[in-house]
Amino acid sequence: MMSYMKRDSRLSGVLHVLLHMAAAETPMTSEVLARAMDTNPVVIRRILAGLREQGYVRSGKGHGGGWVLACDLKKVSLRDIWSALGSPPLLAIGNRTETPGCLVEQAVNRALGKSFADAEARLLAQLGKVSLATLVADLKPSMAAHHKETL
Amino acid sequence: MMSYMKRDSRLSGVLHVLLHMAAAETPMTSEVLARAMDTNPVVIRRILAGLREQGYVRSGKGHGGGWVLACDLKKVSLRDIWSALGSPPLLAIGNRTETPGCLVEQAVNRALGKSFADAEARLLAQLGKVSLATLVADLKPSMAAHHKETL
DNA sequence: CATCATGTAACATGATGAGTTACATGAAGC
DNA sequence: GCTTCATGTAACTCATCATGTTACATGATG
Repeated sequence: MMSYMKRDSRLSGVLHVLLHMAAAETPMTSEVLARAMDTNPVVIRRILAGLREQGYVRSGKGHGGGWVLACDLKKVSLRDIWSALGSPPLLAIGNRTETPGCLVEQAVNRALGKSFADAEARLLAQLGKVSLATLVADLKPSMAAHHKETL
Repeated sequence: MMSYMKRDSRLSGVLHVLLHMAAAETPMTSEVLARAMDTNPVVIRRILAGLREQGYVRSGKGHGGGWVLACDLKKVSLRDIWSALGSPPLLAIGNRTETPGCLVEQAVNRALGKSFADAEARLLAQLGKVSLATLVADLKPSMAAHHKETL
């Protein structure tokens, strides 16, 4: 029948960018990052601007400028990044109205609300358990394997 | 900073409509239902058309026509309804690409994917446990209380 | 001082959900 | 049979919103 609201992939995208930065030794320009993410440099800057405000990354202008990580990967969780993105909604579905006058709707909200809150809390807990360092560690083996393949 | 993707409230809306139908003894027209949901009759028909195909409701034309429930409330779960709506995505966030060539992105996907799948499964399980009958039962007390208040 | 890179505002674009109109189909009542 | 009522559905408009793009300012490096 219908529709299918598109999923927000900013978290995924930002992580991608951050891992690339973690792997690089010199600052990466928005242009390079944009190519990796198949998007526009301005988009990259927009997203990273938020992270910079919270100290996760730093940016430099001019020659040799670009973006570098500015945090301890072991201490930053995926939840922190999600939070830095402005805590965008995790669930795609929700209640029609938050404070309905209709008793029927109130009953619906009670029933759904509980499940929603539960799922959200659980997902957050999971994200809180994974650090950027974990991701990097998870990445290395596959990089090595790939190297081997392409020898 | 930004954005906030709107949440899909179709499930919530449909349940609202279904409960109204459960409370009514005669068929309800799309017009009446639309007023209750503060929307347009055509929108109601569009949504309910999907449910009809799967036997959850029936519709009748002409005088005395309208919409009636056609299922055993005890046997239909919120998950069933979600399913009948075409199983719209439950999560608002997702991976940027499903089958990335980039190794970095693959690592990100692995990490996020697990958490996402987990949260989704859990939410579905919860929805599977709640039947429409449960909702109706949950509704009655508050209806009674409201009656009392307004005597 | 030329070049490079970010910072940011402003605008363009495209996708999508919801609302609306219009008309066809068919059932009930008279 | 004819009128009325209700759904069925296509087609269109409309508003919203994320993303892409352009343009220019700021500032660092060589």
